[in-house]
Amino acid sequence: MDEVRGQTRRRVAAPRAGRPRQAEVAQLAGVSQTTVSLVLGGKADDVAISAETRRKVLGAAERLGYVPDPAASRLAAARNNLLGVFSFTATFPTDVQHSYYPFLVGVEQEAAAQGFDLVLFTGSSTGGARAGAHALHRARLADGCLVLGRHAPADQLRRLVDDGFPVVHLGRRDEPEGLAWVGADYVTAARAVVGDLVARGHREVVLVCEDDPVPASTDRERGFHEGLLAAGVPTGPERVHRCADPERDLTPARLRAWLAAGVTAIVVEETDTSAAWRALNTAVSDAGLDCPRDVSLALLGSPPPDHEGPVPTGFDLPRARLGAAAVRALAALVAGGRPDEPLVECAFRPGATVGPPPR
Amino acid sequence: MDEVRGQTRRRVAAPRAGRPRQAEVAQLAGVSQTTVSLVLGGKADDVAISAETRRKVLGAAERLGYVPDPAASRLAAARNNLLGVFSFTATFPTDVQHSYYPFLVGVEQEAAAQGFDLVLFTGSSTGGARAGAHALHRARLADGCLVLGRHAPADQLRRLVDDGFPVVHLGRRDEPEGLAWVGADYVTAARAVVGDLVARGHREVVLVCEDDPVPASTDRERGFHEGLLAAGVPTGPERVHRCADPERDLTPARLRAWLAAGVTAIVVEETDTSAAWRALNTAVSDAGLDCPRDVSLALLGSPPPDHEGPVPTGFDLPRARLGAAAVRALAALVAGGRPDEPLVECAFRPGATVGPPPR
DNA sequence: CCTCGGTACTAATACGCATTAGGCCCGCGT
DNA sequence: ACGCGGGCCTAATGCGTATTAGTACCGAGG
Repeated sequence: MDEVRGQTRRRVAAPRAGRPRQAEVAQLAGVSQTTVSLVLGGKADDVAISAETRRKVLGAAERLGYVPDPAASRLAAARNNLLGVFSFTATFPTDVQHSYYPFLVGVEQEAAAQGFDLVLFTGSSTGGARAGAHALHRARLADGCLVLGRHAPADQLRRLVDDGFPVVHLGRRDEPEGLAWVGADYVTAARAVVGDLVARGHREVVLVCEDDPVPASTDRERGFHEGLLAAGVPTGPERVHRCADPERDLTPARLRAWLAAGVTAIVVEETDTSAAWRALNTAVSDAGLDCPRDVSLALLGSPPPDHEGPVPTGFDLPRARLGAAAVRALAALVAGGRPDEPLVECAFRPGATVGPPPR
Repeated sequence: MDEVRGQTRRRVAAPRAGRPRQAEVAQLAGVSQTTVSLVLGGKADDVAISAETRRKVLGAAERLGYVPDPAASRLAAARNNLLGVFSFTATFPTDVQHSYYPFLVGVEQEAAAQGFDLVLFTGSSTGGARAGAHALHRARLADGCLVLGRHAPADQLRRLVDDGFPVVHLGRRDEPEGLAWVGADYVTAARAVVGDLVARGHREVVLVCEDDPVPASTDRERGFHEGLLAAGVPTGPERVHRCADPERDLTPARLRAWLAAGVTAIVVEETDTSAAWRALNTAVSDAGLDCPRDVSLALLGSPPPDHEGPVPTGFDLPRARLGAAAVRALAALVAGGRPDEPLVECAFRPGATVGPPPR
C-alpha cells in the first residue's frame, strides 16, 4: 500500500561524501542505476540503449568523475580487468638476474594489449606461517592469476583450480591436476641443438646436467635422446652425466677421459647458476684444449650474463614471449575458454663453440 | 522445535561448487552466518560468543577450508588487511640499483609485522592513455596505498585523498593538499655533515648540486646553509654551485679556481646517477690533488654501488626504515588515526674523504 | 480492437561479508 | 511473580556493481 512512499523514501540518493557511485550518476542523468551500469559496462549492445541516454550517462559520469569500485565489480560475479601475478620466490631479489623481469616485460605488455591491468602479489617473505597458508588466496581479487616460481605449493594451487579460478603457471607443471601452464618447448629446442651436432658429424655426444629432476631438466634430456635417435645414433642413460657438484666433478681429468673414450661433443644443461657450464669451460682451458677445435660444447639455454668469450651454441628462451603466452592463456581461461598451445618455441642460437669433430 | 523449519525455509544453502562461503560454514556448525563472521573476524570480543560455539565454527571453517573473499570483505565497508603499493615508475627496471627494492624490504617486513599483506600495482608501462588516467584507482582494492615514485600525478592522488582513501607517499611531497608522506630528514642530515666540516676547521665550503629543484634537493641545500649558520659561518647563494652537466662543468680548472679562492671543502649532493660525485673525484685526481689532504669532499647521500676508493664522508638514507615508517603511517591512517612523525633520520657516515683544511 | 514484436528502459536480485539492532533465555533482585 | 540485566546469538540490512526478468510504450499487421 505504501510502496510508493517506501520507494521514494529510499531512492533519494543523499549527496554523499566520498566517491560517487553509479546511483549518483544515475540520478544526475535521470536514469536508473541499471542503465548506468549497462552504458558504462559497454553492454549497451546486448540491451538496447538510445544514443541520447548513453550520452547523458556518459556526461554525468564524466562530470562526477565516476570510477568503478573494483571490489564491487569483482564481487558481482563480474570481472575486474585485473590479472594477478603471484610469485612465491622473492619478487625483488638482490640479483636482478634471478628476477622475473624478462618475463614480466612480456606479461605487462600482453596484458595491456588484452585490456587487463596487473596486480602483483608477493608471497615470498611474508613469514609463511599462518598467513602464508592462504597467501595465494588474495589472488581472488583479480579475474585470474599467473603463478611464477617453481615453489608454489601444490595444495594452494589445487584449491584455486578446484574452485574454477583461472590460474596459469609459468613453466611446465603436472602437480595439481588440471592446472594450466605455459612453458618452453625444451624438448624440441634440445633436439635441434643435438641435431646440429650430429649434422656436423658428431656421433659420440654426452649430456651434462645437474641432479634435479624438474620438468625443465627432464625435457631437455628427452630432447637430447630424441635428437640422437632421430639421426640414427644409438643412445641411452650412459650418455647422461648427472653431477651434483659441477665444480668438483667436471675436472680436466674427467674431460680427457671422455675424449679418450671418443667423445667429441658435450652438451650442458643450463641452470640457475650456470655452474656446470662455467666448470666445463674452465676444465677445457685448464686441460690446454681449444673449444671449437678439440671438443665441441653446446649449452641447452642462454649463457650467464657475465659470460665472456665466444657465444655458446645452444638456444634462447624467449622469456618475454613466454610471459605474453601465459597472459594469453590466462585471458582465455578468464573468458571461459581453454588455452591452446602451452609450449613456446625456443630460438636456436648458432654460436661459436661447435665445430666439426677433431680429426 | 520449529526453529529448524523457520530456518530451512529460506536458509537452505545448496551444496555449491566452488569455494565455501560463511553460509556453508554456518550451516555445518549449526549457527548463523553472522556468528561465523563474528568468530572468524575476531570480533568475538565485542559481541559475546561462547567458547563452545567458537570452537564449532572454527572447526567447521577448518574442515571446509574456508577462506574469506577479499573482494567481499573490502566491499562490506570493512578491511582487507591488504596494503597496496603503487609505483608510477617502472617496478622492474633493468638496473636493480634504480629499483625500490631496498624500500620494499622494509615495507614488506613492517607490513607483515602490522598484520597486512601487500599488493603491488604497476602503473608504469600500462600505456597511460585512458586506462592510465584512473590507474591509481585499483588501489581501492586494498585498505590503503603506498605511492612510490615522484611522478605520481597529483590529480589522481588528490582524488584518493579527497575520497578519504588512506594514501602515503614515499618521499616529501606538497602537491595534493593533505597528502600524507614519509621522507628522509635531509635537512638535519646535511646540517650534520656540514657541521662536521666546520668542526674540523673548514670555513670556506661550497655545495655542488644538480639543477633540479625537487624537495629532496632543496632540503639538502637548506641543511647546508643551516649547518654553516649554526657554526657562525656566513653563507649565501654564492656558495651553491648548480650545474646541469657535471661532466663538463666540474673540471680540474674549476677545482683549482675554488682552491685558489680559499675553498677547503666541497659538499656534493647525491643524485640518481652520482654524476657530480664521479666528476669531482675525477677532477681531483686529474688535477694531481689528494682528497683528504688538499681538499675535503663530502657526499650528501650514499656512494654509488660501484664506488671505489675511500668511503666518502656523508650520510646514508635508511631505506628499509623509511619503507617501514611509511607502512606505519599508512597503518595509522587505515586505522583512522593520523600518522605521527613523517621524517626519518639519516645516519651520519664518517668516511675518509674529510680531513682538516690544508695548511 | 487486439495481439505481436520490437525498442528502451527499470525493478529486483545476487555476490559474500560486516554490522546494527534487536530477540530469547536464564538467573537474580525485590 | 514480575521485572531486569546480561550473556549469547540471529535477522535484517548495507556495501556498489552486474545481470535477469521483466514493464511500458509504440507501430504494424490481422
